Amino acid sequence: MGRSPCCEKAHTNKGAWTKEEDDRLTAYIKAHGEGCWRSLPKAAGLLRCGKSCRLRWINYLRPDLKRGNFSEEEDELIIKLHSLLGNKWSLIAGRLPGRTDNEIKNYWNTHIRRKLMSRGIDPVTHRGINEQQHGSNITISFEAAAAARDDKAAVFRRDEPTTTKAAAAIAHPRQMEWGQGKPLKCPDLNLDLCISPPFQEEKPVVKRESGVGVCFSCSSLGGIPKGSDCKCSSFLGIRTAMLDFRSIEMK
DNA sequence: AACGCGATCAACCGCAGAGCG
DNA sequence: GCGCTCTGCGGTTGATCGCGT
Repeated sequence: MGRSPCCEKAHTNKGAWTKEEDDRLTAYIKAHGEGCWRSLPKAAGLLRCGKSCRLRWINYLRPDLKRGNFSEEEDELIIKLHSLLGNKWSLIAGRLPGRTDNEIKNYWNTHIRRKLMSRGIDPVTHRGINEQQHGSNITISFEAAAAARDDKAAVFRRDEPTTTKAAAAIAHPRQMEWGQGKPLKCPDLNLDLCISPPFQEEKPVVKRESGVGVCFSCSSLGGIPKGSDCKCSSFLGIRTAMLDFRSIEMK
C-alpha cells in the first residue's frame, strides 16, 4: 500500500500560479512566517497543497532571491561544488546566496552540462571524456582546510559514511558549529571526501596526503605542492583551480 | 503566417529522513 | 523500538517561448 497523499488532490489547483495566489501566499507568510506547510494552504485560503506552496515560496516568491543570469563566478563555483558534491543541489545552493536548488539544477542541466560537454569534459565525473577508462579514484583531503578555519576540530572519520557531513560542512561551514555558539568539537572526524568515477570496478582509493593538491583537469595524482598550480594550468578550462578547499570557501 | 523543434524553467511526483507520540 | 506525519530533496514533466524554415 502506498502512503496517503499529502493533500486532498480533488480540491487543489495544479499548474501555474496566478497573481492572486502569489499575493495570498506572500501576505500569509509575511504575517505568520514560514512553516507548517500542510495547514498553510487552508489558513491562507489557497486551493493548493502544502508542498506546492512551499515550492512556490522558496523558488519564486522569497524576497531574498537573486533573479537573473548567473555570473561567471557563479558558474565557476557551481562547477567546483558539483565536482565535490555531485547532484546535491540544495547544498550547492547553500553556497550561492539568492539562488535556489531548483534554479541551479535547471541551470546545470541547460547550460553548464552542455558547456562542459563541448569542452570534452564529462559533467558527471568532471574528467576528460577520453580519460574515462583510465580514471582512478581521488580523495580530497579537507583536513588542512578545517585547520585553516577556526573550527580546527571539524574533522570527520574516514571510516564512517561522512560524505554528507563533509558536504554539509562545505555548504554551510558555520552550521557545523551546533550548540548555541559553542564550536563543535569532533576530534575524531575526518573531512576526507572521496570522488570516484561511476560505473567502475572498485579500486583501492588513492589517499592523498593533506596539503597536496589534485588537478581535476589532468588528473595529476603525483602530488602537487599546496598553493602551486599544476603544469596543465586549467581546471575545466578555468585557471586557478587547484582544488584547494580554501578556493571554495566564500565570504 | 504557420509550423516544427529545441531550449528554458516552473511545477509536480515520489522517496527518504527527521521528528514526535 | 515502532509507526505515523511532515518536510525537504532530487529527478522528471510539461507549458511556454524563441528561432529557423
